[in-house]
Amino acid sequence: MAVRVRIEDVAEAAGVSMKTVSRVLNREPNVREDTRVRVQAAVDALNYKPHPSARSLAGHKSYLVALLYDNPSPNYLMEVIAGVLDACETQQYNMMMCPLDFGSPTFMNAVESMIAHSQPDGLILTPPITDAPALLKRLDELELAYASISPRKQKQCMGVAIDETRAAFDMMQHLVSLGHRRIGHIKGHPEHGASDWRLQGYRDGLQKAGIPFDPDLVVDGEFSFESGVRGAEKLLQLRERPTAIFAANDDMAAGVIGVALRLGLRVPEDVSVCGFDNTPMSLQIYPPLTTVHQPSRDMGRIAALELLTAIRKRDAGKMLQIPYTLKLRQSTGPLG
Amino acid sequence: MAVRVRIEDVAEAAGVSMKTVSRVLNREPNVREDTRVRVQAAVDALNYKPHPSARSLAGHKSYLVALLYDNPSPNYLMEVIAGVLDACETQQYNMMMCPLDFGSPTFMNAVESMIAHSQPDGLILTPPITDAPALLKRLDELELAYASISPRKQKQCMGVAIDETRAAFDMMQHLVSLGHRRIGHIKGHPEHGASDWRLQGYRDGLQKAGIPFDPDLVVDGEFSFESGVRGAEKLLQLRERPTAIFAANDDMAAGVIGVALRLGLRVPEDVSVCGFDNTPMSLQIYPPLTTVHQPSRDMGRIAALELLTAIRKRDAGKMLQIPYTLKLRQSTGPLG
DNA sequence: CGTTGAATTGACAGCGTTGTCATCTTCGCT
DNA sequence: AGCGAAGATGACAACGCTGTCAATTCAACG
Repeated sequence: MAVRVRIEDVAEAAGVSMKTVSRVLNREPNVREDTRVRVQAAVDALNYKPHPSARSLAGHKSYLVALLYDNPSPNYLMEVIAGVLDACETQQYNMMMCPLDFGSPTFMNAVESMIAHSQPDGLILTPPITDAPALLKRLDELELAYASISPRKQKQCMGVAIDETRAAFDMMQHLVSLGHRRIGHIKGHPEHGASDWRLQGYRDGLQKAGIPFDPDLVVDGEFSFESGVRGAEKLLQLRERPTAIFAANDDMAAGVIGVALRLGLRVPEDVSVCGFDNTPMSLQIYPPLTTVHQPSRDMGRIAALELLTAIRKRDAGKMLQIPYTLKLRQSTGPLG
Repeated sequence: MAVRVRIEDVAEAAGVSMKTVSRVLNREPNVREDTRVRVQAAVDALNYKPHPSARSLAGHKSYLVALLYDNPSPNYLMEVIAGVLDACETQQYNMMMCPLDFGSPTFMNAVESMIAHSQPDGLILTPPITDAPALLKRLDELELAYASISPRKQKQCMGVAIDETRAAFDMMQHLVSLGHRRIGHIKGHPEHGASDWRLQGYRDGLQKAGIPFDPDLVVDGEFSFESGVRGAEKLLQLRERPTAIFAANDDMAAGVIGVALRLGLRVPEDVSVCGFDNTPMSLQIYPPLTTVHQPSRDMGRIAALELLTAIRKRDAGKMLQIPYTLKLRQSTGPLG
């Protein structure tokens, strides 16, 4: 392994001091344009990379953001991760993964210990960890910046979200436009804000169409395939069967389709089914699932970008809302 | 945020020098037992955590392992990640994620740049990156330790694998035992060793059952759902249709089931379908998929453990083989 | 052309740990 | 007791970078 190129070598090559190279590298102000160019050229020529530990030690920063998660969906997480890594790369930051057990009594201990050990400069929170009051309080105490993805209380923090209520409402409009009036809903995990928002969109959709809300048509779920199966078993065996079922996510919708097929029902001729999230699986089941595309990768990227900017500028950052897309596929249709 | 406890504080509390504390922390030899106990007590009392960057800077180690991947399966990756994180935690190591584009002409540049920037103490390679000759050669040059998960050439490196050929063979035995004689196979991505091993198991199974190999019954695939769809379309439209299809992974098997249903075939009454990997999806489609459980999380953990041990002891490490399990479910059965 | 304040640059001391090497103990043996 | 070797401990200089603050250059103005 070749000897490491140090900032000193770059400084010499560019004919400036180490400190000036440091300034260029960290995009600090008060460097003349021609100096900046000259230094950058030397950096490129020598293919210099600052030593992360040295930077961190001297600069009292870790150049680390921690991604906290307790989310059963690998698809969702890998998308978020890809987005966060994207953003980190551009800013010479690193990401560390922090799998956590949200419900556990040792949750806060695990977080404290992670923070003490790794000293991240900021955190990215994913649902449902976005909504742990004890955590948020502690982070404020520590003055540790964090960005939340789809948190419940969006007024109060920086991060990114989509308008889930409106997306669910749009989905309902779609079902109504196909002629459905008896529409069932399987709720998501009660700890996730998404469950409430999607339910709200469902109710808004009913109201807009002048359909009275029927509590029998709304059943509990928890975002898992199995809970979708259970929900579908309840809904599809009602005396007066719904003609469409809006599951609060794709995994549950897949469960619904499985049950429907098992009961000898055709999808969508006998019952329309739709989900939410646009997971890869939604295209891999038969029939392909009508769903809402949630741009998770972009959300990861944007959350990380917001966070890094906030860290650098030491400001508060804002909550961004980005667009979703309805994916109308073959699992919904008029009654056949 | 409280002031950081430093090694100096611990040294003072224990009445020894910083260096001695350092020795205790790093389990170095030549410390008297009573000193070790006293120092450890001080460490615990002060809840001291060494500063990772300082350690890294002074010790010329990064305490980082890099996980290299270019694998389209989020499930697989998240499992491996969970295992690797498990192992790292016990050894005060960190993991960094390195998404890579295996086919790209800039592949090696990306790796070089990652290594130069992050200076990991070791790498964990996942398929198909396990089989990039240029990479392996370079790592040897750099004397950088790496552990491979399911690499092609298992004699020559440290890591972990399952006996995929035998697992595929077992699956064939299962199909044969159900009475199938016309069994199709959809191959995996040609860059993955798994594709070859699973095909070999398929052929071994045929041979064992005395069934001649029919090239028409083996079609190309690339581990994606869509390629499974294409493969199934070819196989299920042969004049003489196979009664069972063994897809080289679950995603493709899901594609096969989708096509079968679309063609009005019943699974498993008209055609049995099985896959490989035991992804969560294999339980979420209808009917539930017969498959091989690959213990990815354990494989991640074991690979990381081997790697960390090798780094510490500066030795070569070995290739471990761990057991798989057949999951017999409803997508396979006798002809109905 | 000198003066002044702002913009730019540099010298140098840390940051918190470990490696090196010197020193001090301890122990076994004569 | 005296000696040598091995074991235990400590002093101190790195590690490669950034923060601080002083020094220098520059631009604008009277």
